[in-house]
Amino acid sequence: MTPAGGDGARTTPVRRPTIKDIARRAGVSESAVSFALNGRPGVSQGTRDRIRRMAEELGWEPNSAARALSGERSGCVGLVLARPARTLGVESFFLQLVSGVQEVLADRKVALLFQVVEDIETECAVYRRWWAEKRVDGVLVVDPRAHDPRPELLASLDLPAVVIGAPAPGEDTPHVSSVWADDTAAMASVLAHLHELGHRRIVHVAGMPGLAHTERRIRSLRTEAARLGFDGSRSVTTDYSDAEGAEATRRILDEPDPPTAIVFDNDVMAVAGSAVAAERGIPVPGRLSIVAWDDSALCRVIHPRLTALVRDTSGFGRLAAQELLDRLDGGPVRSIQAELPHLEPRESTGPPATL
Amino acid sequence: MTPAGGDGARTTPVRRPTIKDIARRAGVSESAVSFALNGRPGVSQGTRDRIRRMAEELGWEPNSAARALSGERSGCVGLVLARPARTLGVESFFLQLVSGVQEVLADRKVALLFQVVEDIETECAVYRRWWAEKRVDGVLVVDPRAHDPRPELLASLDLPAVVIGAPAPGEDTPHVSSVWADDTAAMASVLAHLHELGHRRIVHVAGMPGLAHTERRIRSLRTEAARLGFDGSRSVTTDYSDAEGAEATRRILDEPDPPTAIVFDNDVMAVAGSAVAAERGIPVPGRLSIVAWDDSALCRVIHPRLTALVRDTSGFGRLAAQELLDRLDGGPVRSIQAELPHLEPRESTGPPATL
DNA sequence: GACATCTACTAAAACGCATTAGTAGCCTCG
DNA sequence: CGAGGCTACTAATGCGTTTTAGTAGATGTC
Repeated sequence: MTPAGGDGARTTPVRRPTIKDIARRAGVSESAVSFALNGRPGVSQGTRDRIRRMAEELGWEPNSAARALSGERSGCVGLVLARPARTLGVESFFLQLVSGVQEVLADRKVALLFQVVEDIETECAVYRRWWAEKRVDGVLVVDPRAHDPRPELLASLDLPAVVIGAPAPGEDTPHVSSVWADDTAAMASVLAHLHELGHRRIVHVAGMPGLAHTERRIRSLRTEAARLGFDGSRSVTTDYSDAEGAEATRRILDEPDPPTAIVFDNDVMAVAGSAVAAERGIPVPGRLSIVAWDDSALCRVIHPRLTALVRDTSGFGRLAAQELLDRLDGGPVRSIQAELPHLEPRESTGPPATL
Repeated sequence: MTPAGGDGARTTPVRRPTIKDIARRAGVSESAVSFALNGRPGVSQGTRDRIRRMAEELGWEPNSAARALSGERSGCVGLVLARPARTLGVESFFLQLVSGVQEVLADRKVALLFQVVEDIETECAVYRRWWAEKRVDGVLVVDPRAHDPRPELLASLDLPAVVIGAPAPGEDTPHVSSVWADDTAAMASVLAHLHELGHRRIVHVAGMPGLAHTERRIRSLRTEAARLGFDGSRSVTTDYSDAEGAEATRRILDEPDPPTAIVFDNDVMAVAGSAVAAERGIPVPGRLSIVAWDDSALCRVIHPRLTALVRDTSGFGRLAAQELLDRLDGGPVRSIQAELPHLEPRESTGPPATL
């Protein structure tokens, strides 16, 4: 089964079969093989089958370098994650996303080039290098920002891209597709849930300022809160880390007239926040209700279990990957809306204490 | 600064500068350029400098496909993560590891091909495909198992590999390097800590059976517990998920003579376990001490904060990446020991309740 | 001053594939 | 029966790089 029988390390290195080998064995020219294997016209069904069989038999796979050099495609797409090391790996979001992405890519034998860097400038440098080296055919962009240099850069490099989590593209970014979820509606459903329980004073512990969805959620909170008649609702921004989540929670609870509910922009901060409540002896949800934006094992594992906004993250990844492949096949730039996240009420939300 | 001025999407697509362009501009042959740019002899210092300057000026980067086709190297290494979707993204381990890996790779302009798959068979298939497509120069292997087919496969494919978290290579795997931490000593330090506090009955909630480090930890527990005079210590295996961690904890606490301390093999299960304790009203550490193997934000964020075995995961990644690069440069197969993890006592461990 | 030895280069081939431009052989049609 | 048009192929070229072989010209040697 293995190409090298037995001990392959010391014996002659295994040679990969090439199109030439197939051609020789099938008694045809190399071009015929190429045609046959790529479904191009120019070979009869009979020889096509024969060639296919030979290729199968030899375990042939196209040499990615040769194909990339000859054709236009490298068969790779890229994903770079710009996060300071400190805030890395605390969220389950990325691996889920990536796993969805891969499901789609693997089917088409497209590989994923992955890189984590410290900041967005380095991220841009990576794009430039990938472009110059002709390493990738397109990229997936995460953590879109309010004023984001990346779409423009990628457009100028002519590198197809799909922004994940971006709003519908404005007239400034007509070159990149996007896949996004309706944060406004999601925020509305969160607030409706809290309003229904009787809450009127809430605070939103948001993620990084500058990120597009942070700003959208903050805006949504404001308008929606106004509509429902909440008073004094507001957002504070953090870096998504447990540390800042806890710190924000402490400050909020120290205020003279603390809120009866807090909405956290990710699971990690929500957990950190509920730990702060526990350490102060504030009962959840008796005196404080907590909502996590984004579910994860975390939210279901701590006590009390956290009410969370659940979204199908790997589905999100699948959608984005599919759209990128479509773009690579010459499809139009699109803006795709993912399924609306739904609120899953658990034990951390309840009616506020009556004063 | 950007290769295409202004709106690059509709104008002529940007052409990447090639060696030929540099050659023309510098008035030399293409080979001279290649020599100059790769530090090979055969060009005078003067022209070498001139060529380098031109390349810089044009923003030239070697076309990865051409280089891969011509030379032997693709400039990529691979990492595949075989995890059932269910247990994905709950640990912070991987992103940390990958971030360390990249630090080293990026310096050498080596890209990382990343893939997540469902099981180890698919993982092997990925290796075969990567090999056949000549996509990667080497791979990093994670989650080594007791009877692992991968080292042999990779050796037979002549694909340099570094196993991360493996024991010192036995005589059966003389072809792959490995980077590992001393689990035995780590387990000893955990048990010493608990013993000192007065614990005599402990249970170890381990990870997946079949994983090399799971088996090693289980063995270490047994021998070390025997040495220290623990009675009835044992290990149970899980799939690393929060669900199984919680379930195992429940079963353990339901026993007639429950342990006074539990050691969990990852952070997620430890958190799940402490939630179970909380839901049953069992005080931690008053009635039950908890230790997490592997630290993360999680452990510091919940209440009480969990005593954890801290290791420098990204350092681990750096070590592994460096070793892989050394292998690619023709270095010998080595077995590298990483820094010993250290126990960080926090609030979740204390003296057991006196009966 | 003929010959070997450097140095600094150039020409050409190779890597594995896709693709374009042929080219036989056969069929059709007027 | 010869022009035109198919079908099923082959030959040749190019992609951008590395590498091997080769070649002028300068320098040294006896």
